[in-house]
Amino acid sequence: MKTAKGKGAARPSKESLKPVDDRKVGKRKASGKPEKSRAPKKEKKAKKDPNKPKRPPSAFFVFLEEFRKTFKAENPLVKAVSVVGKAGGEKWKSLSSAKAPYEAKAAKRKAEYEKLIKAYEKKQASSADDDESDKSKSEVNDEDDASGEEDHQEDEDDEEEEDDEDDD
DNA sequence: ATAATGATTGTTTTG
DNA sequence: CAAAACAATCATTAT
Repeated sequence: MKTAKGKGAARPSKESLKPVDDRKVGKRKASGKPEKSRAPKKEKKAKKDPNKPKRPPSAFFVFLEEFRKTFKAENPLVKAVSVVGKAGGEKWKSLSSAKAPYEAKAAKRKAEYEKLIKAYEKKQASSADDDESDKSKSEVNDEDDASGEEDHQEDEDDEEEEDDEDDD
């Protein structure tokens, strides 16, 4: 039944009700050689750089780190990561405003990441090229013009924001 | 034995 | 702007 106005595969029914709810997007490669057989496609030239800072953990991850510890503390027999993940996700949803400290920490992590990224890119700028087959070109050591990067380690332990307790 | 997977949500990243 | 990928974890599984 392909009517003349049929467009072959056009089925506009409810695009709003299921945007992209595929949790099966898990794509995480361990450090080393990811391309084995499940190579999605190296569309990006993200070459493996040992100096490349990984993405900063979101508040959820920060919370998860602690949650996993607690979860395993009460469930030492749990082995599946999916269990802790699901449990953490559920609990996370439970947290409506208690994630303030996590967000704060995540924000800090991100700040550091930006700094790391800056430094990383700087090194990349050294050899602004796609491929570096030979790195025997003496590592460029230019730490002369620091953009004001000195020790900035403060103990911000008294940064509590517990004013939002009952949001809704 | 090495590497990917599975599951969570949030942020970073790229298109 | 939006969609995709990836961030940690860790036992289990696949090649």
